[in-house]
Amino acid sequence: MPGQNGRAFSSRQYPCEKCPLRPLPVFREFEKQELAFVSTFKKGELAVDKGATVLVEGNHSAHLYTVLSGWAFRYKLMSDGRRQILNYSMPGDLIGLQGSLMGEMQHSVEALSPMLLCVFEREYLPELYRNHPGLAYDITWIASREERMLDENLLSIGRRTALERAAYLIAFISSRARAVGLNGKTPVRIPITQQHIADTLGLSLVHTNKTIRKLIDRKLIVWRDGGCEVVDGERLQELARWEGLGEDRRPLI
Amino acid sequence: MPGQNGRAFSSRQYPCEKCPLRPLPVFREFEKQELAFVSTFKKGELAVDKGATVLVEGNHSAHLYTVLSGWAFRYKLMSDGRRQILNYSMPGDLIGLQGSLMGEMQHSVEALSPMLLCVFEREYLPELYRNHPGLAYDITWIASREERMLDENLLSIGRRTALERAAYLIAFISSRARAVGLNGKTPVRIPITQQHIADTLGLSLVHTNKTIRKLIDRKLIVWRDGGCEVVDGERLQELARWEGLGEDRRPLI
DNA sequence: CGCGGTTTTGAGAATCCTCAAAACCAGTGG
DNA sequence: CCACTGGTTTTGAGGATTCTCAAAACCGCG
Repeated sequence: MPGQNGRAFSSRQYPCEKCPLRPLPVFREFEKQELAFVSTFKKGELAVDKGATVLVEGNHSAHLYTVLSGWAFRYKLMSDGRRQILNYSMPGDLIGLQGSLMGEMQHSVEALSPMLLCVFEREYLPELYRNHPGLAYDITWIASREERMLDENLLSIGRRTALERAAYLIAFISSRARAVGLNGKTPVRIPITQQHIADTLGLSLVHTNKTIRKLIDRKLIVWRDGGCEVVDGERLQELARWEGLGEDRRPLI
Repeated sequence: MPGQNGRAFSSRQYPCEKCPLRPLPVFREFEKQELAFVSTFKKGELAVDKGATVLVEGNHSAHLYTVLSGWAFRYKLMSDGRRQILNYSMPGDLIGLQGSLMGEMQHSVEALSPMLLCVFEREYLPELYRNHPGLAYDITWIASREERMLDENLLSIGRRTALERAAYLIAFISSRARAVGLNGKTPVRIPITQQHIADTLGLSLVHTNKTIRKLIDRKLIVWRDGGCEVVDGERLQELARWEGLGEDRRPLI
Protein backbone atom coordinates (compact mmCIF):
# COMPACT_ATOMS: atom_id res chain seq x y z
CA MET A 1 0.00 0.00 0.00
CA PRO A 2 2.16 2.81 -1.25
CA GLY A 3 1.79 6.49 -1.03
CA GLN A 4 -0.17 7.35 2.09
CA ASN A 5 1.37 10.14 4.04
CA GLY A 6 4.69 9.81 2.29
CA ARG A 7 5.11 6.23 3.33
CA ALA A 8 5.02 2.97 1.49
CA PHE A 9 5.17 -0.40 3.11
CA SER A 10 6.85 -2.95 0.99
CA SER A 11 7.14 -6.60 1.62
CA ARG A 12 10.68 -7.48 2.50
CA GLN A 13 13.19 -6.87 -0.22
CA TYR A 14 16.52 -7.26 1.47
CA PRO A 15 16.66 -10.36 3.61
CA CYS A 16 19.00 -9.75 6.54
CA GLU A 17 21.32 -12.40 5.23
CA LYS A 18 21.92 -10.23 2.19
CA CYS A 19 21.98 -6.93 4.01
CA PRO A 20 23.93 -4.45 1.90
CA LEU A 21 25.24 -2.70 5.01
CA ARG A 22 26.48 -5.59 7.07
CA PRO A 23 29.56 -6.35 4.95
CA LEU A 24 30.93 -2.86 5.62
CA PRO A 25 34.05 -2.88 7.76
CA VAL A 26 32.47 -0.57 10.36
CA PHE A 27 30.06 -3.23 11.48
CA ARG A 28 31.09 -6.08 13.69
CA GLU A 29 30.62 -9.70 12.62
CA PHE A 30 27.42 -11.36 13.75
CA GLU A 31 26.92 -14.92 14.91
CA LYS A 32 24.74 -16.99 12.65
CA GLN A 33 22.03 -17.28 15.28
CA GLU A 34 22.12 -13.57 16.02
CA LEU A 35 21.58 -12.89 12.37
CA ALA A 36 18.78 -15.40 12.33
CA PHE A 37 17.03 -13.68 15.18
CA VAL A 38 17.42 -10.24 13.68
CA SER A 39 15.88 -11.69 10.60
CA THR A 40 12.77 -12.83 12.45
CA PHE A 41 12.75 -9.57 14.39
CA LYS A 42 12.49 -7.68 11.14
CA LYS A 43 8.95 -7.19 10.04
CA GLY A 44 9.47 -5.56 6.66
CA GLU A 45 10.70 -2.43 5.02
CA LEU A 46 9.32 1.05 4.90
CA ALA A 47 10.02 3.60 2.21
CA VAL A 48 9.54 7.20 3.20
CA ASP A 49 9.70 10.33 1.08
CA LYS A 50 11.97 13.24 1.64
CA GLY A 51 10.34 15.55 4.16
CA ALA A 52 8.10 12.87 5.62
CA THR A 53 7.79 12.61 9.37
CA VAL A 54 8.92 9.18 10.51
CA LEU A 55 8.19 9.52 14.21
CA VAL A 56 6.26 12.14 16.12
CA GLU A 57 6.99 13.52 19.57
CA GLY A 58 4.32 12.44 22.02
CA ASN A 59 3.38 9.35 20.07
CA HIS A 60 3.64 5.83 21.24
CA SER A 61 5.36 3.97 18.44
CA ALA A 62 4.99 0.25 17.91
CA HIS A 63 8.09 0.12 15.80
CA LEU A 64 11.78 0.49 15.80
CA TYR A 65 13.75 1.17 12.64
CA THR A 66 17.17 0.76 11.20
CA VAL A 67 18.12 3.05 8.37
CA LEU A 68 18.93 1.05 5.25
CA SER A 69 19.46 4.09 3.07
CA GLY A 70 18.86 7.81 3.18
CA TRP A 71 19.17 10.53 5.80
CA ALA A 72 17.02 11.82 8.63
CA PHE A 73 17.20 14.12 11.60
CA ARG A 74 15.90 13.97 15.12
CA TYR A 75 14.47 17.13 16.68
CA LYS A 76 12.40 18.66 19.44
CA LEU A 77 9.99 21.55 19.21
CA MET A 78 9.04 24.06 21.86
CA SER A 79 5.41 25.08 22.14
CA ASP A 80 6.13 28.40 20.44
CA GLY A 81 7.75 26.75 17.45
CA ARG A 82 11.43 27.00 18.23
CA ARG A 83 13.12 23.92 16.86
CA GLN A 84 16.29 22.20 18.00
CA ILE A 85 17.81 19.49 15.85
CA LEU A 86 19.43 16.95 18.14
CA ASN A 87 21.23 14.62 15.78
CA TYR A 88 21.23 13.12 12.32
CA SER A 89 20.58 9.54 11.28
CA MET A 90 22.16 7.73 8.39
CA PRO A 91 22.49 4.15 7.15
CA GLY A 92 23.09 1.68 9.94
CA ASP A 93 21.59 3.91 12.63
CA LEU A 94 18.76 2.82 14.87
CA ILE A 95 15.72 5.08 15.07
CA GLY A 96 13.07 5.12 17.74
CA LEU A 97 14.81 3.19 20.50
CA GLN A 98 13.95 5.80 23.10
CA GLY A 99 10.30 5.54 22.22
CA SER A 100 10.38 1.75 22.30
CA LEU A 101 11.90 1.68 25.74
CA MET A 102 10.15 4.56 27.42
CA GLY A 103 6.77 4.27 25.80
CA GLU A 104 6.37 7.76 24.51
CA MET A 105 8.54 9.49 21.92
CA GLN A 106 10.19 12.59 23.30
CA HIS A 107 11.36 13.82 19.92
CA SER A 108 10.34 13.67 16.28
CA VAL A 109 12.19 12.31 13.28
CA GLU A 110 11.98 13.65 9.74
CA ALA A 111 13.49 12.34 6.52
CA LEU A 112 16.05 14.55 4.77
CA SER A 113 15.97 12.40 1.67
CA PRO A 114 14.01 9.43 0.45
CA MET A 115 14.72 6.61 2.87
CA LEU A 116 14.44 2.91 3.18
CA LEU A 117 13.93 1.64 6.71
CA CYS A 118 14.00 -1.83 8.21
CA VAL A 119 11.01 -2.17 10.49
CA PHE A 120 11.21 -4.06 13.76
CA GLU A 121 8.44 -4.92 16.16
CA ARG A 122 8.88 -3.33 19.48
CA GLU A 123 7.15 -6.19 21.20
CA TYR A 124 9.89 -8.62 20.30
CA LEU A 125 12.37 -6.60 22.30
CA PRO A 126 11.79 -8.54 25.53
CA GLU A 127 12.46 -11.76 23.69
CA LEU A 128 15.66 -10.32 22.35
CA TYR A 129 16.75 -9.49 25.85
CA ARG A 130 15.78 -12.94 27.09
CA ASN A 131 17.42 -15.03 24.42
CA HIS A 132 20.16 -12.92 22.91
CA PRO A 133 22.23 -11.23 25.56
CA GLY A 134 24.82 -10.30 22.96
CA LEU A 135 22.26 -8.35 20.98
CA ALA A 136 20.86 -6.83 24.14
CA TYR A 137 24.33 -5.63 24.97
CA ASP A 138 24.59 -4.21 21.47
CA ILE A 139 21.43 -2.25 21.90
CA THR A 140 22.71 -0.72 25.11
CA TRP A 141 25.94 0.00 23.31
CA ILE A 142 24.05 1.79 20.56
CA ALA A 143 22.12 3.86 23.08
CA SER A 144 25.41 4.75 24.70
CA ARG A 145 26.90 5.75 21.38
CA GLU A 146 24.03 8.13 20.80
CA GLU A 147 24.66 9.57 24.22
CA ARG A 148 28.30 10.13 23.33
CA MET A 149 27.35 11.98 20.19
CA LEU A 150 24.97 14.16 22.18
CA ASP A 151 27.70 14.94 24.68
CA GLU A 152 29.87 16.12 21.84
CA ASN A 153 27.07 18.19 20.33
CA LEU A 154 26.36 19.75 23.68
CA LEU A 155 29.99 20.74 24.07
CA SER A 156 29.83 22.21 20.63
CA ILE A 157 26.75 24.34 21.10
CA GLY A 158 27.75 25.37 24.58
CA ARG A 159 31.38 26.18 24.08
CA ARG A 160 32.37 26.56 20.47
CA THR A 161 32.16 29.80 18.49
CA ALA A 162 29.75 29.98 15.58
CA LEU A 163 32.48 29.25 13.04
CA GLU A 164 33.86 26.33 15.05
CA ARG A 165 30.40 24.98 15.54
CA ALA A 166 29.61 24.99 11.86
CA ALA A 167 32.96 23.40 11.03
CA TYR A 168 32.41 20.77 13.71
CA LEU A 169 28.93 19.89 12.55
CA ILE A 170 29.89 19.38 8.95
CA ALA A 171 33.07 17.49 9.80
CA PHE A 172 31.10 15.32 12.20
CA ILE A 173 28.35 14.41 9.77
CA SER A 174 30.82 13.86 6.99
CA SER A 175 32.99 11.56 9.14
CA ARG A 176 30.01 9.46 10.04
CA ALA A 177 28.91 9.27 6.44
CA ARG A 178 32.37 8.23 5.37
CA ALA A 179 32.36 5.45 7.95
CA VAL A 180 29.30 3.90 6.37
CA GLY A 181 30.72 4.12 2.90
CA LEU A 182 28.69 7.05 1.60
CA ASN A 183 31.73 8.45 -0.14
CA GLY A 184 32.10 7.27 -3.67
CA LYS A 185 34.74 8.82 -5.88
CA THR A 186 33.21 12.18 -5.17
CA PRO A 187 32.58 13.32 -1.61
CA VAL A 188 29.12 12.83 -0.11
CA ARG A 189 26.56 15.54 -0.57
CA ILE A 190 24.94 16.14 2.80
CA PRO A 191 21.30 16.86 1.97
CA ILE A 192 20.54 19.66 4.39
CA THR A 193 19.53 23.29 4.12
CA GLN A 194 21.10 26.14 6.04
CA GLN A 195 17.93 26.25 8.09
CA HIS A 196 18.72 22.77 9.34
CA ILE A 197 22.23 23.83 10.22
CA ALA A 198 20.90 26.88 12.03
CA ASP A 199 18.49 24.73 14.04
CA THR A 200 21.29 22.35 14.91
CA LEU A 201 23.81 24.96 15.96
CA GLY A 202 21.39 27.12 17.90
CA LEU A 203 21.96 30.10 15.61
CA SER A 204 19.69 32.25 13.50
CA LEU A 205 19.38 31.55 9.80
CA VAL A 206 21.00 34.82 8.83
CA HIS A 207 24.01 34.36 11.00
CA THR A 208 24.35 30.76 9.97
CA ASN A 209 24.44 31.85 6.37
CA LYS A 210 27.24 34.31 7.05
CA THR A 211 29.15 31.67 8.95
CA ILE A 212 28.76 28.99 6.29
CA ARG A 213 29.89 31.51 3.72
CA LYS A 214 33.16 31.88 5.55
CA LEU A 215 33.70 28.14 5.34
CA ILE A 216 32.97 28.29 1.62
CA ASP A 217 35.27 31.28 1.09
CA ARG A 218 38.05 29.45 2.87
CA LYS A 219 37.45 26.54 0.52
CA LEU A 220 36.72 24.09 3.30
CA ILE A 221 33.34 23.13 1.88
CA VAL A 222 31.21 23.76 -1.16
CA TRP A 223 27.50 24.28 -1.31
CA ARG A 224 25.72 22.74 -4.24
CA ASP A 225 22.56 21.00 -5.34
CA GLY A 226 20.89 22.06 -2.12
CA GLY A 227 23.39 20.49 0.17
CA CYS A 228 26.97 20.65 1.27
CA GLU A 229 30.13 18.79 0.40
CA VAL A 230 33.33 18.69 2.34
CA VAL A 231 36.39 19.84 0.45
CA ASP A 232 39.00 19.76 3.18
CA GLY A 233 37.95 17.62 6.11
CA GLU A 234 41.30 17.92 7.85
CA ARG A 235 41.27 21.67 8.07
CA LEU A 236 37.60 21.64 8.98
CA GLN A 237 38.32 19.39 11.92
CA GLU A 238 41.27 21.50 12.92
CA LEU A 239 39.26 24.70 12.74
CA ALA A 240 36.61 23.10 14.94
CA ARG A 241 39.27 21.92 17.40
CA TRP A 242 37.63 18.57 17.20
CA GLU A 243 39.45 15.36 18.01
CA GLY A 244 37.54 13.24 15.54
CA LEU A 245 35.13 10.38 15.79
CA GLY A 246 37.46 7.79 17.24
CA GLU A 247 35.08 4.95 16.63
CA ASP A 248 35.81 1.34 16.26
CA ARG A 249 33.55 -1.25 14.79
CA ARG A 250 30.00 -1.29 15.95
CA PRO A 251 26.99 -3.55 15.90
CA LEU A 252 24.25 -3.32 13.32
CA ILE A 253 20.81 -4.42 14.39
CA MET B 1 42.56 2.70 53.20
CA PRO B 2 41.14 6.16 53.54
CA GLY B 3 42.30 9.44 52.27
CA GLN B 4 44.28 8.92 49.10
CA ASN B 5 43.32 11.33 46.41
CA GLY B 6 40.10 12.28 48.09
CA ARG B 7 38.83 8.75 48.07
CA ALA B 8 38.23 6.21 50.72
CA PHE B 9 37.26 2.65 50.09
CA SER B 10 35.12 1.22 52.78
CA SER B 11 34.00 -2.32 53.12
CA ARG B 12 30.34 -2.61 52.43
CA GLN B 13 28.11 -0.74 54.81
CA TYR B 14 24.72 -0.80 53.18
CA PRO B 15 23.82 -4.27 51.98
CA CYS B 16 21.59 -3.99 48.93
CA GLU B 17 18.78 -5.58 50.86
CA LYS B 18 18.80 -2.57 53.14
CA CYS B 19 19.43 0.00 50.48
CA PRO B 20 18.16 3.35 51.74
CA LEU B 21 17.17 4.42 48.23
CA ARG B 22 15.24 1.42 47.01
CA PRO B 23 12.15 1.99 49.18
CA LEU B 24 11.57 5.37 47.51
CA PRO B 25 8.45 5.44 45.37
CA VAL B 26 10.41 6.54 42.27
CA PHE B 27 12.14 3.21 42.03
CA ARG B 28 10.42 0.17 40.65
CA GLU B 29 10.11 -3.03 42.70
CA PHE B 30 12.81 -5.60 42.17
CA GLU B 31 12.46 -9.37 42.06
CA LYS B 32 14.18 -11.15 44.86
CA GLN B 33 16.68 -12.76 42.53
CA GLU B 34 17.41 -9.47 40.80
CA LEU B 35 18.20 -7.94 44.12
CA ALA B 36 20.38 -10.93 44.95
CA PHE B 37 22.36 -10.49 41.79
CA VAL B 38 22.79 -6.77 42.25
CA SER B 39 24.07 -7.61 45.67
CA THR B 40 26.79 -9.90 44.31
CA PHE B 41 27.47 -7.39 41.54
CA LYS B 42 28.26 -4.77 44.15
CA LYS B 43 31.86 -4.80 45.20
CA GLY B 44 31.82 -2.23 47.96
CA GLU B 45 31.39 1.41 48.62
CA LEU B 46 33.52 4.39 47.83
CA ALA B 47 33.50 7.67 49.68
CA VAL B 48 34.74 10.67 47.74
CA ASP B 49 35.34 14.20 48.92
CA LYS B 50 33.76 17.28 47.49
CA GLY B 51 35.77 18.39 44.49
CA ALA B 52 37.32 14.97 43.89
CA THR B 53 37.44 13.62 40.37
CA VAL B 54 35.55 10.35 40.19
CA LEU B 55 36.23 9.48 36.57
CA VAL B 56 38.61 10.97 34.05
CA GLU B 57 38.13 11.46 30.34
CA GLY B 58 40.42 9.18 28.38
CA ASN B 59 40.69 6.62 31.14
CA HIS B 60 39.61 3.08 30.98
CA SER B 61 37.60 2.48 34.12
CA ALA B 62 37.14 -0.94 35.68
CA HIS B 63 34.15 0.22 37.65
CA LEU B 64 30.65 1.39 37.42
CA TYR B 65 28.98 3.34 40.20
CA THR B 66 25.60 4.13 41.59
CA VAL B 67 25.29 7.27 43.65
CA LEU B 68 24.15 6.45 47.16
CA SER B 69 24.38 10.00 48.39
CA GLY B 70 25.79 13.31 47.27
CA TRP B 71 26.01 15.21 44.00
CA ALA B 72 28.30 15.15 40.99
CA PHE B 73 28.55 16.52 37.50
CA ARG B 74 29.68 15.11 34.19
CA TYR B 75 31.71 17.33 31.86
CA LYS B 76 33.99 17.54 28.87
CA LEU B 77 37.00 19.77 28.36
CA MET B 78 38.39 21.16 25.14
CA SER B 79 42.14 21.24 24.70
CA ASP B 80 42.22 24.98 25.39
CA GLY B 81 40.38 24.62 28.67
CA ARG B 82 36.82 25.45 27.73
CA ARG B 83 34.54 23.32 29.85
CA GLN B 84 31.03 22.11 29.15
CA ILE B 85 29.01 20.50 31.89
CA LEU B 86 26.80 17.84 30.35
CA ASN B 87 24.61 16.73 33.20
CA TYR B 88 24.38 16.29 36.94
CA SER B 89 24.24 13.08 38.97
CA MET B 90 22.39 12.53 42.19
CA PRO B 91 21.32 9.62 44.36
CA GLY B 92 20.10 6.66 42.34
CA ASP B 93 21.97 7.66 39.19
CA LEU B 94 24.41 5.40 37.45
CA ILE B 95 27.88 6.77 36.72
CA GLY B 96 30.38 5.47 34.23
CA LEU B 97 28.17 3.30 32.06
CA GLN B 98 29.50 4.83 28.87
CA GLY B 99 33.03 4.00 29.91
CA SER B 100 32.10 0.47 30.87
CA LEU B 101 30.50 -0.21 27.53
CA MET B 102 32.79 1.62 25.18
CA GLY B 103 36.08 1.04 26.94
CA GLU B 104 37.29 4.58 27.23
CA MET B 105 35.65 7.40 29.16
CA GLN B 106 34.67 10.28 26.92
CA HIS B 107 33.92 12.62 29.78
CA SER B 108 34.98 13.27 33.35
CA VAL B 109 32.97 13.24 36.55
CA GLU B 110 33.58 15.42 39.58
CA ALA B 111 31.93 15.43 42.99
CA LEU B 112 29.97 18.55 43.98
CA SER B 113 29.67 17.38 47.56
CA PRO B 114 30.97 14.51 49.62
CA MET B 115 29.56 11.36 48.05
CA LEU B 116 29.00 7.74 48.79
CA LEU B 117 29.10 5.48 45.77
CA CYS B 118 28.21 1.82 45.28
CA VAL B 119 30.97 0.21 43.29
CA PHE B 120 30.23 -2.43 40.67
CA GLU B 121 32.66 -4.52 38.69
CA ARG B 122 32.49 -3.86 35.05
CA GLU B 123 33.48 -7.40 34.25
CA TYR B 124 30.28 -8.79 35.70
CA LEU B 125 28.27 -6.89 33.14
CA PRO B 126 28.29 -9.73 30.58
CA GLU B 127 26.97 -12.09 33.23
CA LEU B 128 24.23 -9.64 34.01
CA TYR B 129 23.24 -9.60 30.37
CA ARG B 130 23.37 -13.38 30.17
CA ASN B 131 21.40 -14.22 33.27
CA HIS B 132 19.26 -11.22 34.05
CA PRO B 133 17.51 -9.91 30.96
CA GLY B 134 15.31 -7.76 33.12
CA LEU B 135 18.28 -5.95 34.57
CA ALA B 136 19.89 -5.72 31.15
CA TYR B 137 16.76 -4.06 29.92
CA ASP B 138 16.92 -1.71 32.87
CA ILE B 139 20.44 -0.70 32.00
CA THR B 140 19.44 0.12 28.47
CA TRP B 141 16.52 2.02 29.89
CA ILE B 142 18.84 4.03 32.10
CA ALA B 143 21.11 4.84 29.16
CA SER B 144 18.07 5.95 27.26
CA ARG B 145 16.93 8.15 30.11
CA GLU B 146 20.28 9.90 30.10
CA GLU B 147 19.88 10.44 26.39
CA ARG B 148 16.48 12.00 26.98
CA MET B 149 17.92 14.39 29.51
CA LEU B 150 20.65 15.35 27.08
CA ASP B 151 18.09 16.00 24.37
CA GLU B 152 16.33 18.35 26.69
CA ASN B 153 19.56 20.09 27.67
CA LEU B 154 20.50 20.47 24.04
CA LEU B 155 17.17 22.09 23.27
CA SER B 156 17.76 24.38 26.18
CA ILE B 157 21.21 25.57 25.23
CA GLY B 158 20.36 25.79 21.57
CA ARG B 159 17.02 27.49 21.69
CA ARG B 160 16.25 29.06 25.03
CA THR B 161 17.24 32.58 26.04
CA ALA B 162 19.71 33.02 28.86
CA LEU B 163 16.97 33.65 31.40
CA GLU B 164 14.91 30.69 30.23
CA ARG B 165 17.99 28.51 30.27
CA ALA B 166 18.87 29.37 33.82
CA ALA B 167 15.27 28.84 34.93
CA TYR B 168 15.13 25.54 33.12
CA LEU B 169 18.37 24.26 34.59
CA ILE B 170 17.43 24.99 38.15
CA ALA B 171 13.89 23.70 37.75
CA PHE B 172 15.25 20.57 36.12
CA ILE B 173 17.80 19.78 38.81
CA SER B 174 15.36 20.58 41.54
CA SER B 175 12.67 18.32 40.06
CA ARG B 176 15.08 15.45 39.86
CA ALA B 177 16.21 16.02 43.41
CA ARG B 178 12.65 16.12 44.62
CA ALA B 179 11.96 12.81 42.92
CA VAL B 180 14.64 11.10 44.97
CA GLY B 181 13.42 12.61 48.17
CA LEU B 182 16.08 15.25 48.68
CA ASN B 183 13.48 17.71 49.87
CA GLY B 184 12.99 17.68 53.56
CA LYS B 185 10.83 20.31 55.20
CA THR B 186 13.04 22.93 53.60
CA PRO B 187 13.78 22.86 49.90
CA VAL B 188 17.01 21.20 48.71
CA ARG B 189 20.12 23.29 48.49
CA ILE B 190 21.72 22.57 45.13
CA PRO B 191 25.45 22.65 45.86
CA ILE B 192 26.73 24.44 42.77
CA THR B 193 28.52 27.70 42.06
CA GLN B 194 27.58 30.17 39.38
CA GLN B 195 30.63 29.00 37.48
CA HIS B 196 29.05 25.58 37.22
CA ILE B 197 25.85 27.09 35.96
CA ALA B 198 27.76 29.15 33.42
CA ASP B 199 29.57 26.06 32.16
CA THR B 200 26.29 24.20 31.91
CA LEU B 201 24.39 26.90 30.08
CA GLY B 202 27.16 27.85 27.72
CA LEU B 203 27.33 31.39 29.06
CA SER B 204 30.08 33.50 30.58
CA LEU B 205 30.33 33.80 34.33
CA VAL B 206 29.50 37.50 34.30
CA HIS B 207 26.41 37.11 32.21
CA THR B 208 25.32 34.11 34.21
CA ASN B 209 25.56 36.15 37.36
CA LYS B 210 23.37 38.88 35.94
CA THR B 211 20.86 36.31 34.78
CA ILE B 212 20.73 34.45 38.09
CA ARG B 213 20.26 37.77 39.81
CA LYS B 214 17.10 38.35 37.85
CA LEU B 215 15.75 35.03 39.09
CA ILE B 216 16.61 36.03 42.63
CA ASP B 217 15.05 39.48 42.25
CA ARG B 218 11.87 37.89 40.94
CA LYS B 219 11.89 35.69 44.02
CA LEU B 220 11.98 32.47 42.06
CA ILE B 221 15.10 31.21 43.80
CA VAL B 222 17.40 32.17 46.63
CA TRP B 223 21.13 31.88 46.77
CA ARG B 224 22.63 30.85 50.05
CA ASP B 225 25.37 28.84 51.71
CA GLY B 226 27.11 28.56 48.39
CA GLY B 227 24.27 27.01 46.51
CA CYS B 228 20.78 27.67 45.31
CA GLU B 229 17.32 26.86 46.54
CA VAL B 230 14.11 26.95 44.59
CA VAL B 231 11.44 29.21 45.98
CA ASP B 232 8.80 28.95 43.29
CA GLY B 233 9.25 25.90 41.11
CA GLU B 234 6.01 26.45 39.24
CA ARG B 235 6.85 29.89 38.01
CA LEU B 236 10.40 28.80 37.26
CA GLN B 237 9.12 26.04 35.02
CA GLU B 238 6.67 28.38 33.39
CA LEU B 239 9.35 30.97 32.74
CA ALA B 240 11.52 28.30 31.15
CA ARG B 241 8.60 27.10 29.04
CA TRP B 242 9.47 23.65 30.20
CA GLU B 243 6.93 20.84 30.26
CA GLY B 244 8.40 19.13 33.29
CA LEU B 245 10.11 15.84 33.94
CA GLY B 246 7.19 13.54 33.21
CA GLU B 247 8.90 10.53 34.64
CA ASP B 248 7.40 7.42 35.96
CA ARG B 249 9.08 4.92 38.18
CA ARG B 250 12.50 3.76 37.17
CA PRO B 251 14.93 1.00 37.95
CA LEU B 252 17.72 1.32 40.45
CA ILE B 253 20.79 -0.77 39.83
C1' DC C 1 6.80 32.72 -16.90
C1' DG C 2 5.55 32.39 -12.27
C1' DC C 3 6.04 30.13 -7.89
C1' DG C 4 7.85 28.48 -3.49
C1' DG C 5 11.75 27.40 -1.19
C1' DT C 6 16.38 28.69 -0.27
C1' DT C 7 20.34 31.69 0.00
C1' DT C 8 22.21 36.30 0.31
C1' DT C 9 22.71 41.19 1.80
C1' DG C 10 22.18 45.27 4.63
C1' DA C 11 21.32 47.72 8.87
C1' DG C 12 20.16 48.75 13.42
C1' DA C 13 19.27 46.66 17.92
C1' DA C 14 19.70 43.26 21.57
C1' DT C 15 22.37 39.97 23.74
C1' DC C 16 26.38 38.37 25.42
C1' DC C 17 31.41 38.73 25.92
C1' DT C 18 35.91 40.27 27.94
C1' DC C 19 38.48 42.92 31.01
C1' DA C 20 39.04 44.74 35.39
C1' DA C 21 38.12 45.67 39.91
C1' DA C 22 35.46 45.60 44.07
C1' DA C 23 32.74 43.32 47.54
C1' DC C 24 31.72 39.50 50.12
C1' DC C 25 32.51 35.46 52.90
C1' DA C 26 34.30 31.36 55.24
C1' DG C 27 38.25 29.46 56.94
C1' DT C 28 43.16 29.86 58.77
C1' DG C 29 46.72 31.27 61.44
C1' DG C 30 48.69 34.82 64.32
C1' DC D 1 39.90 38.96 67.99
C1' DC D 2 41.85 40.33 63.74
C1' DA D 3 44.34 40.13 59.47
C1' DC D 4 44.98 37.44 55.59
C1' DT D 5 43.70 34.32 51.96
C1' DG D 6 41.37 32.07 48.25
C1' DG D 7 37.16 31.30 46.28
C1' DT D 8 32.89 33.26 44.90
C1' DT D 9 29.67 36.86 43.72
C1' DT D 10 28.83 41.49 42.09
C1' DT D 11 29.33 45.77 39.29
C1' DG D 12 30.66 48.71 35.46
C1' DA D 13 31.92 49.64 30.75
C1' DG D 14 33.15 49.11 26.12
C1' DG D 15 33.23 45.89 22.36
C1' DA D 16 32.13 41.69 19.72
C1' DT D 17 28.80 38.57 18.45
C1' DT D 18 24.45 37.40 17.20
C1' DC D 19 19.66 38.72 16.52
C1' DT D 20 15.55 40.57 14.06
C1' DC D 21 13.47 42.75 10.29
C1' DA D 22 13.18 43.38 5.56
C1' DA D 23 14.12 42.82 1.03
C1' DA D 24 16.55 41.05 -2.89
C1' DA D 25 18.61 37.38 -5.54
C1' DC D 26 18.73 32.84 -6.94
C1' DC D 27 17.08 28.42 -8.54
C1' DG D 28 14.61 24.27 -9.80
C1' DC D 29 10.15 23.05 -11.29
C1' DG D 30 5.59 22.96 -13.30
